[in-house]
Formats: sequence, C-alpha cells, structure tokens
Amino acid sequence: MARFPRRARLLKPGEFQAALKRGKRHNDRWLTAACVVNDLGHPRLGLAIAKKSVPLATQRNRIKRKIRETFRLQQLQLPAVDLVILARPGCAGIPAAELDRSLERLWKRIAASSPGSSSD
RNA sequence: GGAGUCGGCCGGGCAGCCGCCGCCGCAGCAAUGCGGGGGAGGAAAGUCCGGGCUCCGCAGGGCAGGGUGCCAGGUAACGCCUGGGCGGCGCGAGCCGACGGAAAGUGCAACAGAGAGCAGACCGCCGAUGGCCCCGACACGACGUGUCAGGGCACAGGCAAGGGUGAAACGGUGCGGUAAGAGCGCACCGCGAGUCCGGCAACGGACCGGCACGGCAAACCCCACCUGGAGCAAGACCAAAUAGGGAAGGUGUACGGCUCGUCCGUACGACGCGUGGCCCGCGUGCCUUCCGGGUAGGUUGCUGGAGCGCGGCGGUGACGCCGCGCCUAGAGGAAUGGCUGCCGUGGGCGCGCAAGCGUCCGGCACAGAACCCGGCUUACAGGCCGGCUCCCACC
RNA sequence: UGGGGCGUAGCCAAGUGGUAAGGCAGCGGGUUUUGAUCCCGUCAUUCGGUGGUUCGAAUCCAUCCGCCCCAG
Repeated sequence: MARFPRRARLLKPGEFQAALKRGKRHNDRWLTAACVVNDLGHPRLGLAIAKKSVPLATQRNRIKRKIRETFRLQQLQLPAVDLVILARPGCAGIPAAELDRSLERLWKRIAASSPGSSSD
C-alpha cells in the first residue's frame, strides 16, 4: 500500500542542506530535483517551493500537493535517496496535467540514475 | 414591466476508493495497528489602526515626540460603528465630506499685474471747489478792475463705478445719492466674540448691530483629548557533543621519621619553548566527580474565546442585560489532498416551430490558517432574500 | 510569519510646495586626414499607479502596486 508517513520526508535544515549541496541534480522544464543516497532503505522527499518562483500561497500549496501525491504513488519504484524538489521560476500558473508530465519524467530519471531501487 | 438605491447572506452539492494532520478509545516496551470523531476564509490577504497576552523599563506629574480632530453615544479599545448637526450632489429613496481655531503669534503666495494685505491708480471717470484761457451782460471807472451767466483746458485735486492682470484685488445685487463716486443712505442676501429662546451639545430660530474682519493650519502653530518600548523568531522549561569558567579530591622526584602504611614531615615542582646545560623569561598541567551559564536538539506558549446559535427584555440605533443550548483547525519545510461517477450552473456546436434533448469544455471567482481577537482597506465568477424610491402601462 | 527601507530618462542620481539640476550612455553637428579626446545642441504626454489638500504637488495626506534588506 502506498502511504506517505512522516519518516518519508526531510525534516531538518541539515538534511535539506546536504541534499542541495552534495546532491545530484536533475533539471526539467518546471522543476529541479536534487538527490543524494541515504542508508535508510527507502526514499525521502523534501519540498522547496520558493515564494520567488510561485508568489501565491494557494498555488504553492497546489504544486506541493501534486508532488507529494505522485511521490506517494511512485515511491516503491524509487531508489533509497534523499531528494529535494525545487520549483523553477515560471511554473506558477501551469495546468495540472503539464505538472504531472514533468513529474513523471523526473521520477523516471531518478529511478534510472541509481541502480539499487528500494524493494520493500 | 423597467430603472435605481440600501441592508443581509451564499459563494458549488451528494456518493465511492486511495491518502495527509491533530484528538479520543483499545492493543503493544516501542515503532505502529484497529475503531470513532474533527480538519481553511469572508476576505485566512495588505499590515493601515486598536486591544488581549509576554518580556523589558517605570514613585508621581510635566516637557519633548507621535496620533486623533463638528457634537453626543456605543465599545476592552480604536483612525471603527450608531444617532444627530452643518455643507455638497441627486426629481427621489439615498449618497459623499481630515468638518476645531486665521480676532494668540510667526510665515507663504512663482508668473502676470498699477497694486497681493489694513494695498494700489495703468487705461479710465470727474474736475463741483481752486487755477488758466475764450466770450457775453452789468457796475465803477475810462481800454482796467469787480460781480454774474456760459464755453473750454485737464494744472492742482477728487474717485475707485467700469476696463485690464491674476487662483485670489478689502462684501454681492438693485434703487437713491453725487461733479464723478463710495455702505454715503435704504431694501434683500451675506457677515457678527451682541441679546433672548430651543437643544446635554454640535447647532438652529427671532431680534439687534454695523460693513469691520481675504486665502492657506494634509505651513509652523494654538486648543481639546489619547499616547512607555518591543514583539509568539515574545517568553518559559529540559538539555547532548566540543571548547571554556568555578569547586573538591587524586597524580611526580629526593631526603628524613616512625606506629612500616597507597602514612607523616621537609625540600625540589614537572613538562614545553626561547640555545645542548645552568640562571632567567614565557606558556601549559593530567585524571575523576560535582556546580553554574549555555549552543544543537526537544517540550511548552497553542487554542474555551471581548466565542457561536436561539429566545426574551431595554434602547431610534450602534449596543447592552438575562436565560437555554453548543465546542467549532491547531500544523510546524508546514496537514485539510488525488482519482472517479451523478447533479447544479455557464458557454460553444448539432437537432427541433417551441418547450427541450444530445454532445464538447485543460469552463465555474478572489484566494490558503501559522499566538488570538475588534475594525479599516484591497481582491472576488455567479447567485439568493428583504426594505425603500422614481418612471411607464393597466385595473 | 514578523520587522525595516526604497521607487525621478536606458543607467547613476540631485531636488522636501512655484518652469524637473548634473553625469554616463544614445542621437545630431563642429574640431580632426580618420578615430579617440574636446566643444555645442538634443533626449522626462504619468517623478511607481490612483484619489485628495492647495491657485499650484516629484514634494503634503490617504490608499494600492513593485523591488530590496534583516530575524531560522
């Protein structure tokens, strides 16, 4: 069952810093993913949707929900990495389906980049 | 039926599956699992005001600084709200107004213009009075003087009505008046720190007075009232690792003593650096335990409150009082979502005389709690309810 | 989330009630064989927007918009 508990998230500033500083980056048209391997056996997600890129709070929330939902559904196919998703400027008003396609491309690239995917 | 105006309210609905965040119950050492129940707004926004709460400061009062500004009331408080006054807009219902003081003082007014503040005379008007010139009549006396009547000049002087400048020119209109004019006089309007009456007051009415007192206080200012500073990243508690602070104990060598012990006394400390050694100088102990401050991190503040609903009473109203009922988000890199079906609603297209039916839509606003309230302001697809006004038609 | 600051030509900016300084850049001209330098001229229909006060607003007041900084 695809759940999304607290342990599957990045919680502390240090964890974000580590992913952003040492992580490998995957860029798409609207989003950037920075990921670094962890030793937990499952992936963890952190979101950094800057106010500068998406000025309206309601749109930031919409994007974050969409990312979390697809992460929830895709996490069994992902390797054990800490990853931070950043919003790039200009993605404020894009339609939901466009965001879905962008996310799908990202998940595939992350899954392909690291050989050992989490199996449980 | 149309146009308008004011007030109140909603701002998608119902299901199914999969998730997210608190709370309660049960099980478990725990992680967690199962069950129940809850989970964004009218603006949650802008942060423009006012409070609560917390810490800091503080005897009281005043000054400075800041704010408010017709009057009265409401309120925890307000720059908010209600009622009233005055002014303006509208046929009207209604709407709008930073709306105290310019007679406390100091200032400001470019350019234009004669003159810009108790001013001024450019064009102009007059020239009654005085002056000069022309002419006539009369008197005296002999070509002059005087008196009177008429005409002219614009010299003295008078005027500020009209023209012109300006945003603004020292009350307005009319009549009288005058040489021409002028509040010089009168009527109405305006004005007034006068008197009386009504009103808690703002203010209004009547009478009286006389024409003096221009504008700007979102210029300084005066008057009245209010006002300490910072903010939940406030503040409180627990508290690693590392470094440093304080306290206690232990830890080196030599000699001597005896009750021969991890004992007592005395002396030298020891190590590193500066020169290998000495003197000298500088620097530093090590180990154990405890204490205090305190970082990371964690806990708390954290949601029951000037609360919401209904009813009654008082008040024109804002609002207040009483009774009954209800519990209604508390996250923390941050939940309140995803997919699907049906309905509602809007638009396009097709069929149909029409009602309507079918189909498509990546149509259905503004927008997301972060300590909590009261306001203001700004954004907002569409829709519902009620009061009132005006116009048209008909009975 | 809270606190603070700024907005004047393409850029840097002065001006704080009375015709919007100055510099760089640009454009036109002059000087020079040509270029650089230098000289002259030109460049603000909304002083971020909208209302208001005033005779008059970049300036004073209200409100909205945009940008930047600080506090983890």
